[in-house]
Amino acid sequence: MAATNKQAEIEAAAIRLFRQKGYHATSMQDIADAVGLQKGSLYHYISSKDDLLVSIMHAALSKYNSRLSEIRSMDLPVRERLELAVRAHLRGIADNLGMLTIFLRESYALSPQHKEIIGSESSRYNQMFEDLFREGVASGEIRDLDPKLATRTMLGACNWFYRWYNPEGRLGIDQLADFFVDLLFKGVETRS
Amino acid sequence: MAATNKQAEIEAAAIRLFRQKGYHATSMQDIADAVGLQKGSLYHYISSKDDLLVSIMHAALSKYNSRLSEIRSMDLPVRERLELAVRAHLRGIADNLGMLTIFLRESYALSPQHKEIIGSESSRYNQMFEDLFREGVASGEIRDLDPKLATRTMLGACNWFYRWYNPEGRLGIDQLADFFVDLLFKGVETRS
Amino acid sequence: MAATNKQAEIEAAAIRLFRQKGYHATSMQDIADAVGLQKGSLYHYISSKDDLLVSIMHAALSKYNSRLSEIRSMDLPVRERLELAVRAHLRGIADNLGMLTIFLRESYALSPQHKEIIGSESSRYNQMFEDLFREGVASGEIRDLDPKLATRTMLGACNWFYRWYNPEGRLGIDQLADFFVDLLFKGVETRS
Amino acid sequence: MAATNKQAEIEAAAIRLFRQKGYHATSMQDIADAVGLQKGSLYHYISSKDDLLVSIMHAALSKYNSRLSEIRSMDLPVRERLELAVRAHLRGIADNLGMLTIFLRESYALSPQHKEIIGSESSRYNQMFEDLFREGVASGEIRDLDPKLATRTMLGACNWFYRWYNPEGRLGIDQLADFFVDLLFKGVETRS
DNA sequence: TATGAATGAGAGTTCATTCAT
DNA sequence: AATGAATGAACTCTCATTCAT
Repeated sequence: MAATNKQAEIEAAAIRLFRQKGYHATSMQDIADAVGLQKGSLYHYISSKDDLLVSIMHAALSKYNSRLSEIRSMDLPVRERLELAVRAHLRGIADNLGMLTIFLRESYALSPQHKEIIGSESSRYNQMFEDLFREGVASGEIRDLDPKLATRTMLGACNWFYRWYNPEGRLGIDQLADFFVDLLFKGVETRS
Repeated sequence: MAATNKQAEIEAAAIRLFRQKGYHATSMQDIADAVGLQKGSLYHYISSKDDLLVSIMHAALSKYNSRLSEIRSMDLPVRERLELAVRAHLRGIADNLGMLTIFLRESYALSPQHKEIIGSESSRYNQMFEDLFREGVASGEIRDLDPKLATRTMLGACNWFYRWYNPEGRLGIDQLADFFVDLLFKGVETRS
Repeated sequence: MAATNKQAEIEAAAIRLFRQKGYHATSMQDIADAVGLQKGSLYHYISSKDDLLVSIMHAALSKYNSRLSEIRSMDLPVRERLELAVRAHLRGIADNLGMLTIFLRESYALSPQHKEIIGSESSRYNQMFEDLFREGVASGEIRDLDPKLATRTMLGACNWFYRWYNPEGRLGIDQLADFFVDLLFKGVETRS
Repeated sequence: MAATNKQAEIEAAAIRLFRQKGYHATSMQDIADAVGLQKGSLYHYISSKDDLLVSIMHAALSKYNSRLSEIRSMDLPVRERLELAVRAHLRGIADNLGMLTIFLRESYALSPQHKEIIGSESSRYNQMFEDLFREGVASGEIRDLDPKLATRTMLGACNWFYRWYNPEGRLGIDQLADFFVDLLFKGVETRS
C-alpha cells in the first residue's frame, strides 16, 4: 500500500489528523508537515481544506453505499440481510475509524453546498436501510415498527460505536457485532 | 423572558450559535452581536470562550445526572426505572436541544483539563445507567447482556436522537420515547 | 502609618506593583485589587495611570532634590559634602527602592509632556551634583576632571545600585555607601 | 546594506523601535510598517515578539561575552586587561547602542524562562569581569576591594553610559573611555 | 464615595490561500 | 512538482477609561 500517489498520502494524513485533533484544530501546516511538503505545495493536489474534508467523507460514504447495496440484493431472507447490514455498518466503522469518525463528527462543519452533497449521499444510505427494514416488515420477519424511526434508532446506536470502539480492546469486531444484533433484534427485556 | 441577567443572556446566545454554526465557527463577535454588546464587554461576564463552552456542558450534565439519580432510587420495578431512564434521557435532549447538541458534538473540542472534568461527569451518568441495567439483570427482568456494552448501545441510540429530532415534527417527544422503549426493550424481530 | 488617605494607599500599591511587575505589566485592575476597590473607583483619586506614574516619580525626585540641596549648603569641606551626596543618593535608593526603581527604570515610558517635567526635575538634581563637583575642583580637593562627565559616571554607578541592592543582604546600606565612596574617591588601582 | 535578509531587517527595525519607544509601546504593526510587510507576515521570520526581544539580547550578550573572554586571556598585565575590559564594555555600548539599550532596559520584561536564559549569560559576563578584578587584587596591581561589589560598581557606571551617550557628541568613544578609566582607576579625589 | 457595566481601540497571533519563481 | 514569501482577514482577549446610578 505504498504511497505512489501524493494525493492519497495527503488524504491519509488528513484523516489521521482530523480524527486526532478535529478538523478545525488541524492546520494545513500540520498536514504539510505530516507528508513532508510545504503547505503551499498541498494545493497542487487538493483545492481546499474544505474539499479535503468532503472527499474524505465522500470516500467513506461511497464504500458504505455500495456495500449496503450489495447486501440488499443478496439472495437471503430479509431478516438475515438486515442483520448483515448492521454487521457491515459496524465493520465499516471499525475498518475505517478515521474516515468514519470524521464523517460522523464533522459533517456540520461543511459549507452549505457540500453539506447538501454529502447529505444526499448519506440519505441514500439511510433510505436503503429503511427499505430493507420495510421489506422485513412486509415479509413478517420484522415487527411492524415505523421504518424511518427504526432506521434512525438502529443506525444511531451503531453510529455511536465510533466513540468508544477500541481496535485493541478485549472484544473483536465480530463479537461486538454479535452483541449489537442480539440487542437490537431481540431487545433487552426478558421474554415472558 | 426579559433580559434581567446578562450572563444568562450570553449563555443563551452562545448555546443557540454554537448549535447553529458549531463552536469553532462561532466567533466572540457573533455572540456579542447577538446580545448587543461589544465583544470586549463579554469578558465582564465570562472568562473565556472555552469556559463558556464548559459551563454550558456542565449545566447540561448536572441536570442529567440529578435526574437519573432520582429515577434510580424510585420505588418501582427496575424494568420500569430503566424505561424511565430512557424516556428521561430523550426528553432531556428534546428540552435542551441546544445544550445537549453542544455537549454531544463538541466535547472533543475541549481543552485537556476541561475534557477531564466534563468526561468524569459524563462517566458518572453512564455508570449510573449501567448500574441500573445490572440491577435489572440481577432481578431477572432484563436479559443477561453485558451491562457496559448494553449501556453504550442504548445510550448511543438515544444520543443520536439530537441529530434528527425536530420539535415541530409530526410526533411528540412522548410518542418518540414510546418508540425507543419499544424498540430497545423488545427488539425489532418478530417473536416466534 | 495607617491609610487614612486612599490616594496614598493607591500610590503605595502602585509603587509596589510597578516595581514587581513593571509599569506596563501592571493593570489598573491589579491596583484596584490591591487596595480593595473596583477599578472604576480609582479614578476618584487619580486622573490616569500615566499621572500615577508621574506623581510617584515626582515624589521620588523632590525628596532627592531637597536632600541634595541641604547637603550642598552645609558648612563642611566640599570633599565631605560630595561624599555625603553620594551616601545620600544610595541611602535614598535603599529607603525608597520602589519609587526609585520606577523612576530609574520606567522614565522612558512617560508621555512626552511628562517626560519633560520629570526630565527637568532630574536635570536639576544632576546640575546640583555637578556644581558640587565643580566646587570641589575649584577648591583643589577634587581632581580636575570634567564635571559633567564625572557626575554622569558617579551617579551612573550609584543608580545601578537599585538593580542589585537587597535590603536583607549581608552588608548594610552604610557599609555599601562606604564602599562606593572608597571606590569612587580613591579609584581601584594601587597607588604607586 | 540592501535588504537581502528579511529576518535581519526585521531585527534591525525592532532594535530601532524598541529603543525609541520601548518594548511594550512598540506593536507588531509598528515593526511590520517599518519593514513593509503585513504584521501577520512577520511570523514567517520570528516566532513571537518575546522571542524577538530575546534574540536581540542574546546577540548583544554573546558578542560581549566573547570579547571579554578574549581580553581576559591576553598576554598583558592584569591592570591593562582590566582597563581594556572597561574600554571594550563602553565601546560595545556605543557600537550597538540599540541592542544594548534594549538589553539593559528591558530585561525585566522577559518571561521567566527567557529571564533565566538571558540572566545566566549575563552572569557569565559579570563573573569574568569579577575574576579579572580578583586577579588584579592577587597581583597587587589592584587595591584589595571586594571584587563582587567592585564589579557591580564599575559595570554600573559603565552601563549607565547608554542613557546619555550621543554618537554625535563632542567627545568620541575613545576619549570617553579614557575618562571612565581615569575616574574609576584613580578616583575623583586629589591625591595627597 | 463607590460601583460595575460598557466602551472601543488595539494587542499578538493564526491561518487558508495565492503566486512568482 | 515544489517552494516559501506574502497576504489579509479573522481570531481571542486585554485594558485604560467613562459614566449613569
